[in-house]
Amino acid sequence: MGLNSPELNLDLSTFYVPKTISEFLTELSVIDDISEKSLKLNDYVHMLEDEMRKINGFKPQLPLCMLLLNDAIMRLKEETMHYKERDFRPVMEEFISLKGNSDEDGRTKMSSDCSDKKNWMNIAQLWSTNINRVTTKDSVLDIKARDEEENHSAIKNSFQLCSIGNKGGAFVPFRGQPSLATKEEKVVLPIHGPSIRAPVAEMGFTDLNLEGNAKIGCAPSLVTDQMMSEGKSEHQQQKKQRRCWSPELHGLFVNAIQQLGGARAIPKQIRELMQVDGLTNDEVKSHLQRYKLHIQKLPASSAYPSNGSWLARDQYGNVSMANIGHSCSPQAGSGKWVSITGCDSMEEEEDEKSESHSWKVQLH
DNA sequence: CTTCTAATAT
DNA sequence: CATATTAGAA
Repeated sequence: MGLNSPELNLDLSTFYVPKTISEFLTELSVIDDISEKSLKLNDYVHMLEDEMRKINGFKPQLPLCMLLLNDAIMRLKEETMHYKERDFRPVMEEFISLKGNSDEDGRTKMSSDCSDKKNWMNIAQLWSTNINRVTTKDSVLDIKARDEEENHSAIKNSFQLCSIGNKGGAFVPFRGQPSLATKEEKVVLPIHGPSIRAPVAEMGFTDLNLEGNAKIGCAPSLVTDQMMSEGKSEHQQQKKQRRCWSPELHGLFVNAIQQLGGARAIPKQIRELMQVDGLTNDEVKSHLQRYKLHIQKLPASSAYPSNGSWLARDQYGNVSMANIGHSCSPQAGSGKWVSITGCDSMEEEEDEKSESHSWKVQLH
């Protein structure tokens, strides 16, 4: 379903100064023209969604922000739907593409039951904004997309919103901690055959499970039986599946690095902080290596004092926030690494051209 | 063929 | 854990 295009539509100089939702609604209520109402609503929602995308990479640090934004968006969309109901549909029908039973029977009871669902779906779009590199070449991938009607309230330090994007977590952690395997982890483990190591299944999209553990990985290439039964014996598949460092994953990584005080962070700590399950120390280590190489390669224009510490060796937590703010300014320097999800320049992730983009957002 | 990146070896 | 080397893909 078409993710609403950012702002190529209705950019007619309606340039909002940020208002609170209440103010906005009040203001909206004095407008007579339905289509104008819708227009403004639409615009506002877009702004919110845009905002959401910006902080998308920082979910772990800003769970409440996500929550608030979500809430606002939901609310406004409901509002929009109300207009839509009691009126011929305005200009924008591309806007909300509710699937299914919206037009027919949902009319009256929409606000209660149905809208919830739709809202959830809208959110789901936002959360998994991208990278569905469905590299399911041979993927068997029997995932059961169990949509959770029960929204568990936050467990641990989690942000339960993240569970929404759940497209089914068929992910076999390399050395999954048993404690993590909740009821949701419905994984088909094709352990036929003698001695093959645990098949590595990874997914092509970000998936955050209920614990708030981000499960971010790569294409699902379930090792099927043909692998061993056919000519090639049990050697050969020794090499591990390549971990794909998606922008989200990298975002988490960078965040962790920052919270740990920069490049000298220890891989183990990074991994723990990222809370990505299935991620191994080695992978983090390797990635860190590349990271270090890159940051020393590009001096980052030394916008900051002394040894080009593109990272304020600051206290925990606030670093990322500060960098978010900064990352949106076109200026170079420290923002380079953080801006992978940050800047307004990035509309939404393209399909596939984003392989290495995050490392050199600018320059070149 | 070169470069880039993740895996693996030291 | 850090660094070096190797393997694979673009």
